[in-house]
Parts: sequence; structure tokens; C-alpha cells
Amino acid sequence: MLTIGKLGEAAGVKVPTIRYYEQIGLLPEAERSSGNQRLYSRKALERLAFIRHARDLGFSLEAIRDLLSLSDKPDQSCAAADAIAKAQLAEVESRLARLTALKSELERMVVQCAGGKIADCRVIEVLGDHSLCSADHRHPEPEPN
Amino acid sequence: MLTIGKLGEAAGVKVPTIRYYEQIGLLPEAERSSGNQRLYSRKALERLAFIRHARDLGFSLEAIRDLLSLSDKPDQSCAAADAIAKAQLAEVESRLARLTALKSELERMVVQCAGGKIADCRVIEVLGDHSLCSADHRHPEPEPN
DNA sequence: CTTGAAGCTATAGTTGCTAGAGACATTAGG
DNA sequence: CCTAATGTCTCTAGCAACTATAGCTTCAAG
Ligand SMILES: [Zn+2]
Ligand SMILES: [Zn+2]
Ligand SMILES: [Zn+2]
Ligand SMILES: [Zn+2]
Repeated sequence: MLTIGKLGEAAGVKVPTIRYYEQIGLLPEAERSSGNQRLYSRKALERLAFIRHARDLGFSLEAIRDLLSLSDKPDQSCAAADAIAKAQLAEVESRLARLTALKSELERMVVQCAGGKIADCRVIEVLGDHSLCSADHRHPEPEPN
Repeated sequence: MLTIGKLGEAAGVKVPTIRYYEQIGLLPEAERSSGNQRLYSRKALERLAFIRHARDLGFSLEAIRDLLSLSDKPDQSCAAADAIAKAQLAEVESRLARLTALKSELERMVVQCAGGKIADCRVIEVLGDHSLCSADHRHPEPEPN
């Protein structure tokens, strides 16, 4: 059995994050020691590692919740899991497209500025006027990574 | 003079967002009509459009705050503005690199799954074991777009 | 003049954590 | 065995950048 600190170390997850996952029901309530400290089994470590890896791949906690509950039913079809992964891939691809457009706009701005006064700064100028942009960089959906 | 609704429409920004920007001091306190409703000038529209465009390009509100205060000093050197833009470009490039790695991992997962039961699902399997991944997709910094 | 849209304030919720306070538990050294 | 350091406990609040809700007031059209 691992303490929460050891578990976090083993899985590469910070201690408060583990408690947070438990709080939102992504991890089951941990066993407790006689002194009320959380104790984790090898299974718990696997589950946390799964979560961590899925987070690293950009899945939302909601998606991970679904993936975990699917992985608990080994006899079911994996179509649902595949669909979640495909949706995540599509999400990543759309962000990639957007970021690529942003990158070229930012590059243009930076390259075009001759570096004088603010009054002549191409960066400020472009920010004030989207018609100076070459691409259609709209602002649809957010989300990190 | 524009009402907040017209301003939002003209700039492509939702009304509550405008009020939020005022609240955090990104927009100055608006003039008020006799009935206490906000009224905006053409200048205010330009400022909001600047904010909107910078947001679209992924700048943080903090960065935008700095860019706005720079743009109010036309005689200063634009080095600071250029630096902010370069930092944003670097940020975008690093996210792009990360997302590209994610994309190929996700593609691999999705392609490799033969589509049977969960027990044999490659998606579930890979999520449980990063050593099945080909690339080093770590989880450094977040932030949207 | 009445009605419905638009505006007002204030508060709480979103996602995925992170940081702090103050109290208890465990462990290593002396 | 005692103590000090570290680890863990709960609870609360905070981060970005909004979005949504409730319960008002004001405005504009018919
Ligand atoms: Zn410049
Ligand atoms: Zn633009
Ligand atoms: Zn599958
Ligand atoms: Zn991996």
C-alpha cells in the first residue's frame, strides 16, 4: 500500500491533484490507515496512471471519466472508446489548424515591424485592424494543452 | 454614441464580456446615459476591436493590457510591443509542437484499434501504458485557442 | 400607454487544478 | 522516549476568461 505522496510520485501527479480527483469522483474514495491517511493499492496506481496519461494526451476529465468506466467493462464493444479518441483527435486537429493560422499571422507581424516608434509599429497596427491579416483566424473553441 | 449591445455587435464581443473587461480595468469606465446605461464612443469601439483581435491571436488579457498601454504612447520605442508579440509567437510554436505530437499519438491509437471488445481495445491499452507511445508527449504548459 | 427587448447589478458556475491555513500523523535521529 | 521535520488531513479561496442566472430598471416601437 502506498501513501498519497508515494502514489503521486509513482504516477507523476501532485498530491492535491489526487485528492481533487477523488473529490470529483474520478478516483474512488481511498482506504484509510488507522490515522486517517489515504492508502492506495497497485490498482489505484494503474488507474491514476491511466488518468495522467489521458490528460497528457489532452482528454478532458469528462472524457476520461467515460473511458475509465468503459475500461471497467472488458466485454463491451470498444466503439464508444474509439469514438471518444476520434473526437479528441478531431479536436486536436482543429486546434492545430487554428494555431497554424495564428502562427503565420504572428510571424508576419513580427517580421514586418521595422522596430521604430509605437506610432509606426506593425504589431500595434495589425492588432488594431484585422483587415491587415492574411488569414481567417477566427475564435471558435478554446481548451488547453 | 453606441449602446453596449451595438458596441458588442460592432466588435464581435458579447455584452457580458464587455462589462467584464470594464470590471477588470481593461476598458475604462463607460460614460452613462441619464438612465444609467453605458454609452460608447468610436474610440471605445476601436479599443474593443483591438482587444478582440488580440484575443483572437491568442494574447492573454495581461499581454493585451500591456499592449494597450503601449499603444497609448506613440513616441516610445516599440521594442516592448515587439517582445510581447515574439513571446506570443514562441508560445504558439511550442503549443504547435506539442499538439503535433499529440496528434500523431492519437492517430496511432485510433488506427491500431481493430474495433473489437474493450479488453482488446488499443485505445484503452495505450492510455494505460505510455511505453506504448512513440513520442515524448509531456504535459508542460496549458492555455487555450 | 403598454409591452417586449435591452440594460443594470450582483452572484455563482465553468475547467483543472494550485495555494494557503491550521491541525493531526508518521518517521528519523539523538 | 522525546523532539523536530516532514507528510497528511480538511476546508477554503484563487487562477484565466469568461458565461449564466436572477431580479430589477429603462428604453423604443406600436
Ligand atoms: Zn514594432
Ligand atoms: Zn486578424
Ligand atoms: Zn478500440
Ligand atoms: Zn504516451
